[in-house]
Amino acid sequence: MKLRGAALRSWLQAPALELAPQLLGAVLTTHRPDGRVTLRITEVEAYEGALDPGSHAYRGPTLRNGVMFGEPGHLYVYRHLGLHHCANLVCGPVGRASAVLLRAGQVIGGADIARTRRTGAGVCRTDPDLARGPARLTVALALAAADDGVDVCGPRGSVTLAVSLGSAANEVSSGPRVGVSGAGGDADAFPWRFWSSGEPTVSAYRRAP
DNA sequence: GGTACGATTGTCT
DNA sequence: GACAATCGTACCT
Repeated sequence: MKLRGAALRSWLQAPALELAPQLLGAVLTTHRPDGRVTLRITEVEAYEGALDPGSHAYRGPTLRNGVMFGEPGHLYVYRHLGLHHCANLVCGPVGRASAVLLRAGQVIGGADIARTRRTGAGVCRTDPDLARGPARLTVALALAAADDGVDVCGPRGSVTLAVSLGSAANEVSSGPRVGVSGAGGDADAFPWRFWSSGEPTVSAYRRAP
């Protein structure tokens, strides 16, 4: 059973923690002037809004995180350290600010285009590395600040998501989230990172400083 | 109006 | 394994 459009948005009303493992294997496509890139999601993290000390939404709505408090099915894209971008899929009911961070994926379409987008950046240009890590994923898909709030459930949007229920991932592993510090510094208390077991595209674990 | 800091990555030792 | 890059946001005065 494949979910897209309105059916997908309805499905995304569930909390992030529940949806995160089911999003493994989902297919995300971006349409850009330089071409179309498609990837299969292999690693995610759940963030539970106001209930979650590690979430950007923990302290309530602000100018930056406003999208997370809105309708599910939109992307929350933010800039990190002035250098990189990270992308989240907003889920849960409106106002809950529940979201799933897209940490890694396997490029299954337009790999040559994704590779081109990485020219000049780093030494890792083998295919599994194209979208290994949240910032690399946004580079491969050409997601940037302008995509903050974009709707992935639209019929003809520039970014589209398709979830195949049941055929997601063969085996799902879970563990503490990467780099989450602050009040939620105890990462082990929130083992809300999920990845497809055995995937070479999953990012390396780094504990928060 | 000023300052501290971050859901990361690439490079250097 | 350690650290610099780099800028918008959040929080304080």
